[in-house]
Amino acid sequence: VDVTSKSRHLSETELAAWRALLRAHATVTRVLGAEMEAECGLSLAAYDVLVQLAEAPQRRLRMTELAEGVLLSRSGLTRLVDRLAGEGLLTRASCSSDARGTFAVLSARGLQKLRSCSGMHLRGVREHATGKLTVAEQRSLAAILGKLVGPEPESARACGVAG
Amino acid sequence: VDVTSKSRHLSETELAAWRALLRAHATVTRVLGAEMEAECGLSLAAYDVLVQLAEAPQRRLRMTELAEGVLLSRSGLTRLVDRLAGEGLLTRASCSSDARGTFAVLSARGLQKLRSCSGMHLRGVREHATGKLTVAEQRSLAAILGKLVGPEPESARACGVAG
DNA sequence: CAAGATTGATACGTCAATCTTC
DNA sequence: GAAGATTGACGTATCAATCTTG
Repeated sequence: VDVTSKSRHLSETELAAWRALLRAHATVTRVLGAEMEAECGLSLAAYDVLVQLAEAPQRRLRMTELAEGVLLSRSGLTRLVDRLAGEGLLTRASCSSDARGTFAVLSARGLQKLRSCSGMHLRGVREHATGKLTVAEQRSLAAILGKLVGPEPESARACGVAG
Repeated sequence: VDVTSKSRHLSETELAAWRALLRAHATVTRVLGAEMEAECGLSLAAYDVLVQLAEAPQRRLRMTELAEGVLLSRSGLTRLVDRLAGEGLLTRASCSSDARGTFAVLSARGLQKLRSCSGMHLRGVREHATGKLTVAEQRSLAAILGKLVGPEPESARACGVAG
């Protein structure tokens, strides 16, 4: 039987941590996602797109940057942006200094939507996640999970836009 | 401006914890899933099904129990089990004491497959997740995330089976 | 009628291939 | 030829509806 710690199996501790990550994510994400969908008509990913755009200078972001921000593949984001544009929550705009580039731009309607949903989102995140933790635990959690993903990439250039 | 801490926005700490959860899960799950798929021909969910069956008494589990264990909806599991049965990695069996019930039963081939993949999985989890953390951090992580999901449900009855 | 399981319709995300611009 | 973005084909997860048994 196993006498070494680097053996053929995950240790109890490793297993617990790994499973906890999968389970916590699935659980929280599912209830919160369902609530947002029901009460806002917005998926978590869609809400995230709106938030990131609202936080960005000019309320616009290049597709690739946005994709990284919302943890989606490029094609995945293309499709999500299609849907959101269809609902009038954002617009596409081309980049004057690099004709290959495309911006997603938050629309007035998108900003309204975001405002009308942020309360719900705030409440949901607190109710299902951060509210169950002390501030110290929140810090630990962020720090530990941060070690799994490497450093955050710095946001970059903005590309000349008229305004 | 915000003078209260329970205000209209998530605090920096809350936001960091929440985003870290989303980002860490997406990142780790994606690389590990891709590796497993490429080197084993098994998705993370499929691997999980095999593991849970292998750990279960009689190497069999009711569909509903299994669904909970692998964090899938019932219909999602039905479909995954269809695929795995198609590859001969498991079998379905009916429950003698409750004709509504169905078991998923790990096959010999499934057990072999599991054995040939567990090394890869072990390495992957360590390389992308637990190996980046100290044992103390692993414990903290499991404890903190555990607070988000409530207590684990106890596994239940086994239903009389011939053998 | 409730629980266990499955199926149909559908939505979403990904890879690989493609198109355009650098 | 590489980067930015999109499209086609495909796999897979989900909800609601259904079927069967308790």
